[in-house]
Amino acid sequence: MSKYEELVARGMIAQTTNEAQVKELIDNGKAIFYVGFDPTADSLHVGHLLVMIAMKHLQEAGNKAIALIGGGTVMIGDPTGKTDMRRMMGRPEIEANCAVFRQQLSKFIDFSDDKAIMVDNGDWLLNLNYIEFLREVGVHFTVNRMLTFECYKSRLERGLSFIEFNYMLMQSYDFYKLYKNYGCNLQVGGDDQWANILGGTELVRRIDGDDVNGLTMKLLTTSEGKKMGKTEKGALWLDPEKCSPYEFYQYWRNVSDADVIRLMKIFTFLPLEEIAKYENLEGAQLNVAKEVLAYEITKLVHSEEDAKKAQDAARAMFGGGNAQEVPTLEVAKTDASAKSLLDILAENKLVPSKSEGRRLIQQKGIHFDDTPVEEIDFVMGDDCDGKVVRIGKKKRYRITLV
RNA sequence: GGGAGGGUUCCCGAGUGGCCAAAGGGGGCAGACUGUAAAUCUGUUGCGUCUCGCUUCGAUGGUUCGAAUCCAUCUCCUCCCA
Repeated sequence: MSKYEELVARGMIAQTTNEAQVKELIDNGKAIFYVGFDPTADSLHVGHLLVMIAMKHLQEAGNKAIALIGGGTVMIGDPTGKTDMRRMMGRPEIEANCAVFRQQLSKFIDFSDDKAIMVDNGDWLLNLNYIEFLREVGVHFTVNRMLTFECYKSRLERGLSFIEFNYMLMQSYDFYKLYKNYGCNLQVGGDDQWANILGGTELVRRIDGDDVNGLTMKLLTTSEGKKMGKTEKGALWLDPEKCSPYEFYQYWRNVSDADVIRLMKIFTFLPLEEIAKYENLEGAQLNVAKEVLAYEITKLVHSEEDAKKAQDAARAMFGGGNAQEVPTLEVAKTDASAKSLLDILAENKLVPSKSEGRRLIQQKGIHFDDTPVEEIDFVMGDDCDGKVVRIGKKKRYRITLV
C-alpha cells in the first residue's frame, strides 16, 4: 500500500485538487508541502494534531515539510468559521508563540538536515507595499468568484470586514511565495481551508502557469458531530503545563465507543492490520482499544514515559488498585485541621468557586478517602497525609502534607 | 448622511416598573445506571461569611420607595435608503 493509499485508508483525507498528481508527488517523495499554523495561542492544541500527524506521515514517505507560522496572517485573522473578528496581537507575543510551536512540532517532524523547515509569513507579509500587492496579486482575484465560496457566503449574512476578506489573498500569496522560494508544490490543511488553498493554487497558475496542489484533511468531529478537542477548560492543549499528560490520556481514554477505531486510524501510527484486530470488539471490550488509543497518542505527543505513567495512574485509579501516580495536592500541615476541605480545594483552584464546591458537596460529588463528604465545612484533620480526595468521578488528588 | 430595529447570565433566547439572580432550550457539572462509553432519568448551573447578603441584564447619569424594564446622553451591532 502506498503512502497516499494509506492516508486514504486511515480516513484522513477529505479533498485533493488533483488526486492523481497529489498521489504521484507523495508516493515518490517529491512533495514539498506546507502547512500553516496561526500563532494565536501559546500552544498548539488537539485541533492541530491531525495535520501534524499527516505531516509526519508525509515526511516519513520522504517528502519535505515546510511549517509556516502565520506571523503575518495572524494579524488579519481567518474569517473561516469565526463569528467575530480576531483580537489583534503584538509582535513579541506572536514571536514567543512561534518558538513554542517549533518546539512542539519538532516532536512530530524532523527539522534536521533541511528535511523540514520553518518559516514565518510575517517575513514577507508585514512589509508589503499595498499598491504593489494589489497589482501583483489582487488582479488575479475576482470578487464574484470569492463570494461564491461557502466560507464567505455564510459571512455575508452577518457581516464580513474588508480586512478579513483579504485573508484569502494573504494565504494564497503565501503559497505563491513558498512555491517561488522553496519549490513548494502542495499545501496541506484542514478541510475548512479548502477555499484558501484553492486561492493559492489558482494564483500560482495565473502568475506562473504552473500546477501546484492542495490536500485537505477531514475535520475532526465526534460521532455526534461535535467538534473534538474541547474540554471544560477550553481547548485540549499539547503543552504539558497547560494540560497534563494524565489529563491528555484521560481525554482519549474517554472517547465514545463509536469513535475509537476511527480515531485510532487517524491518530496512531499502528499498522492498519493491527487496528483491524480491534474493529471486531464490542461493548466493554472496546475499553482495550481505548487504552491503546490513549497510550499511543500520549506517547506521540508527550513521551513513552509519560504515557506509561498516565496509563498506570488511570488503571490504578479506576481498577481500584493502589494509585501512586495520582496527581498530588500539597497541603500545609497547619491547614489540614485549621481550614475546611472546601477552602483548601478552592485555594488550589480545584473547584472553580466556593459556591460550585458547595454544590458538589451537596450532590455528593466530593469524596475524601472514599467516603462522600457530607458537611460543607468538613475538615480533613492531621492524619490526611496520603489520603485521596476525589472531585466528581474522574478527578483525584493524593494529599501530601508539607 | 437619513430611517428602522437591537445589545439580557457560557451560548441561543424570554422578560417591557416590584412576585427577577432573571422563563425555556443548548452546553457544562454532579448523582443513579454502566464499561473511566453512549443513551436515559434526577439534581444543579453569578459570587459570598449561604434560610441571609452582595454584584449582574452594552456604558454613564437621571426619574422612582423600588429599574433588566421608564427618561437622557454615549457606545456598539444588524437591516433598509444613499
